[in-house]
Amino acid sequence: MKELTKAEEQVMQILWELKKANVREVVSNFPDPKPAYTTVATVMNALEKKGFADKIPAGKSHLFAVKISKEDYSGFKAGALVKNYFNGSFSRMASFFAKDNKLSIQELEEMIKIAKEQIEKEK
Amino acid sequence: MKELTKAEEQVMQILWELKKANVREVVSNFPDPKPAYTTVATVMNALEKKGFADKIPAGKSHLFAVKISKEDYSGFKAGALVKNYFNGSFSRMASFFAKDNKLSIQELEEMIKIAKEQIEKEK
DNA sequence: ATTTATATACTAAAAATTTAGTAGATAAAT
DNA sequence: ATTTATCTACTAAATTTTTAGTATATAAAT
Repeated sequence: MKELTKAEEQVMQILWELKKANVREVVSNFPDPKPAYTTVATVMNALEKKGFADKIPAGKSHLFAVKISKEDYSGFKAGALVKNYFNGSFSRMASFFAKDNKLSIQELEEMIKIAKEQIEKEK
Repeated sequence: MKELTKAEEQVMQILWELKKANVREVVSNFPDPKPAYTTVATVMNALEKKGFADKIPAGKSHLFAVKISKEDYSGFKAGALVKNYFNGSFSRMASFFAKDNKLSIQELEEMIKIAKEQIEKEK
């Protein structure tokens, strides 16, 4: 899987929301100041080339449909982060977050539940 | 805190290891093919300008000393990842990792321990 | 003292990324 | 049918990032 540049990532965040969209729709979902239509079009064509979206002719324009899900890319990014910044250990990251009250009690309890369920499943 | 570019990040990973180093030492810690000395020097000067390292005259050269710790930058990066890819919820990321056996039993148990300790601490 | 090695500052070319314009095609409106 | 609006393909300028060369200074070695 390729990396997204910053501009591509911004567009993908919108496309992940919309699932399918043409250039105009993506532009209108940008916060102000919105980039030029052609700017977004260029980025979206790059996304197709990189395999992040399919470009489907639809009427007089094209629809771009998400091809690599946000979940897949999230996993890719999170994996790289853990590898490069937490010695490849997720629990090391967890402990980092736990410190300094970065996590609420609710989140911590949720984490315990998730971990327990997973251990059960793997038995 | 500023973002590191890819080249800057590579150098910082080495500098975080060495804590203090001159250009030559950083170059020699690069995997082959090693970049040119002057390339690394340029990046390291940029790191000083961005506040990631202090540049200290030492003998006939300079020592660059880590100024922003790997831990601080890790937190910055991890925070951004959670915000942009896991709806700002760490437990959502945890659950993501837990799925598909991305975590070992050992890591899961470690996570439970960390969470329990933290809950205790916050009481 | 002259040569050799090492380091830096400065500069700049090369590559990647970002942004958007122009020309031309197609459809919609009058 | 002509004007108007919309969309795309192609191109390219602007910016950022990456890479490294050249000139110069300083120290070490002979």
